[in-house]
Amino acid sequence: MAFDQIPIGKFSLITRLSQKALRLYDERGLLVPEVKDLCTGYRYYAGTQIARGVSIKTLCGLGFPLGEIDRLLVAKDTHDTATIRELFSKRRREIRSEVHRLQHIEEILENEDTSLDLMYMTQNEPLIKDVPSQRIVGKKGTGSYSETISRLMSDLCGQIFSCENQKNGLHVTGPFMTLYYDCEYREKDAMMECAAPISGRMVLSDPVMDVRTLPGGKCLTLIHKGPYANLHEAWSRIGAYAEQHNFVSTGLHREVYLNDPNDVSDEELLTELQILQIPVEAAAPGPAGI
Amino acid sequence: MAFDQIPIGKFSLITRLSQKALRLYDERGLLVPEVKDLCTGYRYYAGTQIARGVSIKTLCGLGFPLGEIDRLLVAKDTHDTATIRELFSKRRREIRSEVHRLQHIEEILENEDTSLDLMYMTQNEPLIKDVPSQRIVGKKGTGSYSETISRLMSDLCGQIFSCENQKNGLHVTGPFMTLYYDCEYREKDAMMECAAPISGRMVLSDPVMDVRTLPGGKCLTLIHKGPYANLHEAWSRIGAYAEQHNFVSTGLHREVYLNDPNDVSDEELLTELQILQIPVEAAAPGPAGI
DNA sequence: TCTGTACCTTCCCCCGTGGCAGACTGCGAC
DNA sequence: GTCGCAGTCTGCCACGGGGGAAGGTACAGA
Repeated sequence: MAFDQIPIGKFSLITRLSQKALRLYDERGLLVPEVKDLCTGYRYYAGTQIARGVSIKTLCGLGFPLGEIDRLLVAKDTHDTATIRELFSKRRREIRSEVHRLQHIEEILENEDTSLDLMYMTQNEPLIKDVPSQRIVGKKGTGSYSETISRLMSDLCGQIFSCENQKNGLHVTGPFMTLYYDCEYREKDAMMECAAPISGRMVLSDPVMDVRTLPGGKCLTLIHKGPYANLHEAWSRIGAYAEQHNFVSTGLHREVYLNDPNDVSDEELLTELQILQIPVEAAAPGPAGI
Repeated sequence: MAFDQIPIGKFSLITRLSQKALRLYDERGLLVPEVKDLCTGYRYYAGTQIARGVSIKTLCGLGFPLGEIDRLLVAKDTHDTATIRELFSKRRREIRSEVHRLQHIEEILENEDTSLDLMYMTQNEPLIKDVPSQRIVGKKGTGSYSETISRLMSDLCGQIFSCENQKNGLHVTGPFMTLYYDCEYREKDAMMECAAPISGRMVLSDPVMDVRTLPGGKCLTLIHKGPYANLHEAWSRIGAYAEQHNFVSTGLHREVYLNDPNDVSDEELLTELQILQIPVEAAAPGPAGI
């Protein structure tokens, strides 16, 4: 009795909701003042609206978005406990995943802020992304890794940068890469292909080389920073990640050399590792990365 | 060599930064493409910018805001490890406090989603806020709590709603409240005052009653939902909180009755508890509440 | 030359808060 | 009655870190 027609300032103090928020809730229909003076525009709340205001404040504090608060209050009024339970457990799941995410970050920071590695050694999280198909020129070969790659790359460059091809306006449109065709590691006799994405017409004098369109697709990727000699560490990291996340691989692996050993020091080399996923929709849910 | 002039789409795929983000970073000066075609507006990045892009992506993933990422990259280039350390530990502190906040929320949700109390029993966090000064009419009395309050409230209402005062346009402008003057709990002979904020001129026929302006100030507040009989639980909660947070109390306590026992059931009663803080600036830092 | 596509800018949206400006209203006090 | 202040109104911009759409231009492969 008696105590009604509460103006916004008093109502704000009682419910601890800011005036700004109250005006927003009015606009959104979440908490509409009982009376709105048409002449002055003043909002007047009823004493019975305090409880709703306090509930909104509480649920806000728990991190529910406005839309869900509305649903929760409706569910409360209709005693629809199923919806309430559902939204609560949804919120709990969100919070748990957020906590995990933050704790993961903290772990990284914890390890790194003593050695400051992070700033100098790019520590990248494996991530699933789409790789586009691209037109490439490639040359296959067999042998031990480093020797074969050196040989193939050299042949490839010779062909691409030949006078004839340069005259024809051939362009390299992306970083060089190596494609691996073996599922497991082989000390020797591994089969690989060095390739470069190109645009323009290419003249080939090497019968082992060919120009074709490399199909794209979803793949698990990781960027490694540092000498090529350390790439095996990155491969084992991405492999472990793939296993943990039930990533279904096609067995096709690629190394994409993002910068050039002639330009930067070994420590600054960037290499992207890619493991192609079997192109089936129902395979693995994509992890969000950090 | 050769692989430069990377358009935004390719650069986006390499660095895993969205095109949207890259355009934003260009605008903010965080990562400006080496070449921007003045005619077409096309952005072309250099191969050497990939490392910076990847660093930005990594730091973004760690939750640094763009401004700090800029500072971090500058610090990295100038080998200013002090700044890097500082920003890293700052970020760690932020993460820890955020994790605590979320875990606190999770605790609440965990307790409540089994009983669903939360939706029906307003569970409010103690909070420091400013209470404005207000003009009140009050009547003091001594005795045991509930009896004295009933008596004083009845007298107060009688006086306020007397014919004469109603004719004069006296209005109650806020909820009724009880002010406590004892520092500790007293079974009997406690001294208290029931009061109501009013506007307008008031005629008093009761010599013990008086109209005055009640000073405001910072105070620790908690909203209790439920029967008045359970108020002691809320008082002990707010008391424990005050102790934990080194809250310096003046010894003045108030109960503000936000709704009316005649309007709602006992279970729906809302009462705000207030403990006034000693008006010294350097007392306690205000807790943020949830 | 034609046809996708990649790329450009501009605008509005999210969510809740804060600030500012300019105009009006309510109320206590004289 | 009337002065002055505090309260309230509307409206606009800004924050962060983008997402999405619209409508238009440029580039690549055939």
